[in-house]
Amino acid sequence: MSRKNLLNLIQVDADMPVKAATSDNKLVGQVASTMREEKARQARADDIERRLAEGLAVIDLDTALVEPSFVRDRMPGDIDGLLSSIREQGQQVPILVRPHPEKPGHYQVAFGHRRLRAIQELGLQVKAVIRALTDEELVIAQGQENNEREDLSYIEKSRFAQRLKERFPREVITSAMSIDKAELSRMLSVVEAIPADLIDAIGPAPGIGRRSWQELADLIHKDEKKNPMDLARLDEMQSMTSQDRFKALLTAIKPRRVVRGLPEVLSTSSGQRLGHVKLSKSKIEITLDRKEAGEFASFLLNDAVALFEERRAKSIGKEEA
DNA sequence: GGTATCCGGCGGTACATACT
DNA sequence: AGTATGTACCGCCGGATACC
Repeated sequence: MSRKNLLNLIQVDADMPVKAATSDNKLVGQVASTMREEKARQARADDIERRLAEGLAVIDLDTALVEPSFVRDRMPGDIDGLLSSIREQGQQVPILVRPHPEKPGHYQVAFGHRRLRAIQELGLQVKAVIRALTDEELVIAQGQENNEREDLSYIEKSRFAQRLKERFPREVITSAMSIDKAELSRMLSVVEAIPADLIDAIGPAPGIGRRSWQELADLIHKDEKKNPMDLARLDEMQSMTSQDRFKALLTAIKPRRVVRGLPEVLSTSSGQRLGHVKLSKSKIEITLDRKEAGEFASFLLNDAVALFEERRAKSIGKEEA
C-alpha cells in the first residue's frame, strides 16, 4: 500500500474524552452544561471534518498527548539541526498520528518521531495529521517514511525489521520497508548474529551497508572467542564517529591476510631494491624501478607473453602426465 | 509439492581517488 | 577539468535447502 493510499484512510478523531452518562437526577444546569460541551465537541469535530475535506487536516496537539510508535525505528541521534530549523522556521511538515488504541485522548506517532522530539524540547505544540490506522498501517506508514527519507542506516533498518518481526508476518515487513523477502532474511540474520550490546556500542554507522555488517556478523560467528565488545568500548573508539568505529572494529577483528613470497618491496637476495608489488583483489601490480631494473623491465615487457605461454604449456603438460 | 528462507551473484549507481 | 578505475551500497534474481 502506498503512503498516498494510507493518507486516504481518513477518519476524523472526534473521539475526545466523553463524560460519563448523566443520571436522571442531575440538575438541569448540569445537563445544559453537558449539552454545551457536547455541542462544542461536535463543533470541534465538524471543524476538523471540514478541514479534512479541505485538505487542511493539520491539528495542533499537546506533545504530552502524543506517544511514539510501538515499534522503535531509529537509534538515538542528534536533532540539533532539526531543533534550529523548527526554532527559526516553525514546524513545516506535520507528523502523522493515530488515536492511541488504549489511551483515549492520546495519540501514537506513525511518522515524525524526530520532529516530535524536537518540538517537545522546544515546548511547542506539535502540528499533526490524525488518521485511524491499524497496527499494520501504522508500521507501513512508519517504514515508508523511513524509506523516503533514506537516512536510516542499514543496521537501523535491520533492527526495525527485527522489531516488526516480533508482531507481524514477513509480508507486512517487506511491504512496510519496500524490500524483498531475501533482503529481509539477510537483515534479520545479520542483526541476530551480532550481539545487541555490540550494535548499540557501534551505533547507527551511516554509510555502512549490508556487506560490511554481514562481514562483521560472519567474523563474530566464526570466532566466538573474540570479544569485540571490549574493542568497541575502548575510549579511543567511543570518541570516533559511529561509522569509523565500525571500520576500526572490523579491521581489528579481521584476520590479517598474509601473502607469502610477495613482499611489498621487491628486492634481490643481496638487498638491491628493484621496485614494489601491489596486491588487490583483482590484480597484482609489479612496478619496476627504471634506474635499478630498467633493462630487466624491458626484457620482461618483450618476453612476457612468451613466458606466459611457456609456463602454461608446462602446467598443461604436468596435468596430462 | 508448496512455501519460506538462505545464499551467491549480477547489474546499476554513487562516490573517491588517480591519472592525463 | 575530464576520464578511468576501484570500491561500496543496494535491490533483484534464481538456485539450493529446510520445513510443513
